[in-house]
Amino acid sequence: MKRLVLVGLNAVIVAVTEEVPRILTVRVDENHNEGLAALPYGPLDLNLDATLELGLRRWVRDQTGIHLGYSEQLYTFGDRNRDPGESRILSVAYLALVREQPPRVAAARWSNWYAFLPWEDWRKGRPKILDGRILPALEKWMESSRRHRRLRRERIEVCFGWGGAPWNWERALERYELLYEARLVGEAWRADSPTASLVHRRLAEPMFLDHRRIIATALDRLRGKLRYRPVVFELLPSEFTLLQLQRVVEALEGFRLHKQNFRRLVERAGLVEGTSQLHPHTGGRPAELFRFRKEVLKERPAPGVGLPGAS
Amino acid sequence: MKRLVLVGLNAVIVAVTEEVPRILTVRVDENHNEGLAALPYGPLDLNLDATLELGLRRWVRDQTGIHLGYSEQLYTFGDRNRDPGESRILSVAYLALVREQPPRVAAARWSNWYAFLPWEDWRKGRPKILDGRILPALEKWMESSRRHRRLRRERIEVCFGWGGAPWNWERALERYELLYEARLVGEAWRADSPTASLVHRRLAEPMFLDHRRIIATALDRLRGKLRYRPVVFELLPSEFTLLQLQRVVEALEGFRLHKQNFRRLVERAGLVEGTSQLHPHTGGRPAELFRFRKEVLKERPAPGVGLPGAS
DNA sequence: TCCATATATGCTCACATTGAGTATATATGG
DNA sequence: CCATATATACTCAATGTGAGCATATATGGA
Repeated sequence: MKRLVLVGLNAVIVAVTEEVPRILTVRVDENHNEGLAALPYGPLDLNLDATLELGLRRWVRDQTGIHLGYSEQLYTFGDRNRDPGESRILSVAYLALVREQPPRVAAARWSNWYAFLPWEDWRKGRPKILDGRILPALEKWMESSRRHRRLRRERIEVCFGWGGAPWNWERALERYELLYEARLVGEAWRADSPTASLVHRRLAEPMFLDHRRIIATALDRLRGKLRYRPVVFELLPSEFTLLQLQRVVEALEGFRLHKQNFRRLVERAGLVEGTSQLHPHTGGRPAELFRFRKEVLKERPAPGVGLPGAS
Repeated sequence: MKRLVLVGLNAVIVAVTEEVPRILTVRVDENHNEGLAALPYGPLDLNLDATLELGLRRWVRDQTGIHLGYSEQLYTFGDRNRDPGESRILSVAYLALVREQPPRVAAARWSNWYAFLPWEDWRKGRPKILDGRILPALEKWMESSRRHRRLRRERIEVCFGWGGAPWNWERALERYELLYEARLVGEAWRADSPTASLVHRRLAEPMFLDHRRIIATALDRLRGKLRYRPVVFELLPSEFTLLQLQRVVEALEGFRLHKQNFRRLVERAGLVEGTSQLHPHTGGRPAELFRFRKEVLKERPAPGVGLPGAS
C-alpha cells in the first residue's frame, strides 16, 4: 500500500543583520547548474533520528556548526517535476530562526532573502522591478491566451495589486507561483532545457531545483507568524532597543512601520519590558534597552507584533 | 545522502452536519487494535500522481467516492515511534473540507470530531471531563516529579487554563500533546504494551497509531484558519442563513458566539451577500438566505470570519 | 383571537484599538 | 550653539468590539 521514496530534509535558516533578512545558502556547482544557490539539505537518518526535527538539527549542526533554536516544519514538497533528473524526491522543509552567527563552513553563506524575491521588499518604496519588468511581462502573458485571459487578469490583480487593487502582503507564495506559471522565473524553463534556464534569469536570482519556491513559502509563513506569535525575538539579542526590534520586523515584512504606533503596540501587548539601561548607540538621544517578556506566553493568547500598519 | 522510507498520505476530511463537526474515519481491526478508528490513508503512486495533492484526491475518490473540494497540506509526521511495529513510515497529512455527503463505502463513516477530543467542545459550557478527570490527573502528574514540577505546572496553566489562567482556544494541539506526555491518552501506552493501551482508554476515544495527534493538529489549524481566510463556506451549501453559518463556525471553534455581533462582522467584512429569498425554516421569523461573496478574495487581504468573541 | 415563544434583524452605547500626527527630550558633529 | 539625529510622550479622529435592548415575524396552542 505504500511506496518507497527518497526523503530529504531542507532547512530555511533565517537571520536578520544590518536590516537585511538573510537565509543560509550553499552553492551547487554540478552539471549545468553553474553556481546556483541552494538550501542546505540533509538526509533523514532512520537510525539516529527519532523525529524529523531532531534529524534536521543534527545535520545542520554537523554541516554548518549552527545550533538551531526555534524551528518549525514548513511544508513537504513532492511534485514529480521538482527534480528534472533521476528519481522522485520528497523533501520536508523546515523554517528556523537564529541570531546571526557566521557559518563554520566555507561552503555556506548568508544570502539576502530579497536577492531571490526582490519584488517583496517595499521598504524603500514600490520596487522598480514591478513596473519596469514584472507587470509588463505579466500583462503580455495575460494577453497571450484568449481562454484564460479573464482568470489571469484576476490573479494578477490579486497577487500584484494590478489595476488599482491593493498589494496583499500575505501572498508572497502566490506571487512566486504566478511568476512561475507565467515562466518569468528561470526555474520554470528547466524542464524544457536545463541550459536555457540559466539564460533565463529573468527576474532576480534563481535557485537550485524548487528551492526558490521553498523560500517563498517560508517568507509567506514567517510574515504571517510574526503577527500572532512572538517569534521575532529569536532573531534578536537578549537586549535590544525598540527601533532594532522594529527594523527586524520591517525587514521580514518588507515594509516600513509607523514608529510611535509600533512602540505603543509592543509595550501595551506586554511583549517587552524595559531594562532601565541605555544603549551605547550612534546619532541621537540614547534609547532604552528592552528585553522579551517571556511571561506573555502564559498570558493572553500569545500575541505577535501585530503590525500597526505602514507609514 | 538520502534514505528509503515508506511514504503514505493521510486525509482529515471534515464536514459539519447538525452542528456536529465530523471527520471521515475507517475501522481498523487488525492485531490488537480491536475496532479502532483511523484516518483514511493511501499510497503515493509515483507513476500516477504528479503532485502529492493530486495523489490524495485520486485515492480518496477511489476509496470513498468523495470528490475533494478545498484541501491543504497539514503536516508531515515521521516520528520513529509513530508505528510500534515494522519499519519507519512517513505520513503526509492533508486537511480537506467538504459539504456533507455519505461515503460510498461501508467501511467509512463520519465520526464526531469531539468524540476523540471532548475537552475541546465548550459550546454547552465548560466540559465536565475537565474538572472531573483531566485536571485532577494532570495535577497528580505534575506532583509526581520533583524536578519538572514547576515546568509542568506552567504548561498545565497555559494549555488548560488551570489556576485562573484563561482558556487558550488556539492550543488544541498543545493540549493533546500534553495529555500524551502525561500518559492520559490510551495511545501513550501502546509502546509499552499494545494490549494494555486498549484498557487505558482513559479519556475519550483513542485512535489508530498517532491519528489522534493528526486530528488535533487539524483542529488547531482549522480553528486558526477560519479567522483569516474565508474557508467556512466550503462546508456550507451555496445558500445559507446567517445562523447556519454561525453554527458551523461555532461547531469548529468549540464555543458560542454573540449573534448580533457575528452578523455585523460577516456583513461588514463583505463576506456574504443577501439573496432576497427567505428560508423555509422552523420556529420563528423566517431568515434571509445569503451566499458567499467570492469577490472578497480579490478585495481586502482575504478575511475570515474573525470571531467577534464568545457569549 | 391572542399569547407564549421561537428566531431574525436593527440599533445604541461605552470602551478599546488604530492611523496619523504634533511636541518635546537628549544625544552627536561641526 | 546650531543643525540634525533618534527617542519618547501625548493628542485626536475614525474605526472596531463587546454587550445588550428593542422590534419584527413566524409557529403552536389555550
